[in-house]
Amino acid sequence: MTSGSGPIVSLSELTYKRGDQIYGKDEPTNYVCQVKKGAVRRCRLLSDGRRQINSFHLSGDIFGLENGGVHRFTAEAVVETTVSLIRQQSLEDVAEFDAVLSRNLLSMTTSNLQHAENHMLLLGRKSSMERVAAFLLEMDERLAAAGVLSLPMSRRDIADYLGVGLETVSRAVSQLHRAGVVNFIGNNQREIVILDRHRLASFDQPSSARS
Amino acid sequence: MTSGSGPIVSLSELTYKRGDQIYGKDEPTNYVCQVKKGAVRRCRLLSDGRRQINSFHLSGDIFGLENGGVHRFTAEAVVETTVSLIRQQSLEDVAEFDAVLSRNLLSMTTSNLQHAENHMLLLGRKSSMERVAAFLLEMDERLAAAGVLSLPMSRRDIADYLGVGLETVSRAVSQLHRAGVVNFIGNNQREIVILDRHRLASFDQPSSARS
DNA sequence: CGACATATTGATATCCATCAAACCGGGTGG
DNA sequence: CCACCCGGTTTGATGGATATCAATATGTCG
Repeated sequence: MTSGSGPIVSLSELTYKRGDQIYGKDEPTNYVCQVKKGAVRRCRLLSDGRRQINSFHLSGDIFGLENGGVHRFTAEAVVETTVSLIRQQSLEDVAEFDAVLSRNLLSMTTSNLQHAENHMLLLGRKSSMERVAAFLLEMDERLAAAGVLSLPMSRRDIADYLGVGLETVSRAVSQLHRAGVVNFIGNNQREIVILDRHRLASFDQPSSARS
Repeated sequence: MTSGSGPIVSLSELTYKRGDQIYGKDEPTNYVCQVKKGAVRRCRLLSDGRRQINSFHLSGDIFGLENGGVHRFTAEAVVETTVSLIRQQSLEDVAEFDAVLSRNLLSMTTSNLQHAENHMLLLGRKSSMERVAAFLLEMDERLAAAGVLSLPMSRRDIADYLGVGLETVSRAVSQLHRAGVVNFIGNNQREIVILDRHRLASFDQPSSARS
């Protein structure tokens, strides 16, 4: 996060264990967070246990910027995670006079909106296989390191992000594995190698010829 | 839309017939639009005909503000609709020096984001009945005039907004009608009276006691 | 009045959720 | 070191919510 006069210093760093809540729904939005290490999920829970994960935030991502004074989602650490905090008030103070920061805040919110709107198409209209393929491609883009996709989140997290059951995610990944599109490192189901990115993309596509 | 120095004048007004495209996906974002009369849908189409409507925009709403130079969705008139246009460039020029306008742009984008994130929960996790009940309540809030809910959009539009089939929408509304929760004005299925708002809300709720 | 779009209602098919069981790796403690 | 457990994952079997197909109303417009 930068302003017209250089980067803004962060207030402090905190580390959370996997599963820990970073902030809760309806808590006041005093801080904006940046992920230093690990991964964060922003989610909402229905009283009967249904859960929707709106977004994952990985190393470098900023999250927790919301207007209206209270968080509309819960944020939790997916794995051991450290985040740095920035006072929201101080951001707003600076933005008042700093057009560069102001534009940065807007473009950050806009890109969150873009992501959300893409996800709405996925949730509203895509088949379970298309959802899983799209997910793997998204994560590949965001955290591909040396060709290995090292997913921090569980099948259940993925399922709640994609709006399907966790068994459905498992079956889709297995099917991609059997089709020779992805592979696992050792027997760790969270370490995935994408063997054929192009063919994977074809699974997130209306069923014309699917090789 | 207001800035620090009063309202911003619009460039011009245009009227579209029902079904007309206002702008297309991937067109350059030269203009931001405000609905004067009628209703607009912003949607995306998959090659096999599946469609997702991300948002409806009613009288007074502003839409079409997107970063990145191109529209990521198609905007179409749901019914006969007139919109007024504002040059996006002129907005950005003013925002550079006008903190009030700048904050307005941000809060507009934020409220779009809020809507999108609420909709993600609906699309990812809610039953068809919950979706329809939520839809009626949303529209009731946004265009309730004298207790009558006068929907401008077809069942198909509603279905593509809620991520279900149009017959499913029809069945849910019928069920609410039979349950005495809503009623129709004459025989027009788009003129709806909500007889019991509280009971309707209970249909958008995990199945505890549903009266 | 007939032609067409839109909506409802019914019958059937299908995808996916759910229930259930087996599997697997990792940690713990005897 | 091995037995055991435990959370996460896979795989299989079944049911159910909703998509899809089809037929019938109902409304609209020329």
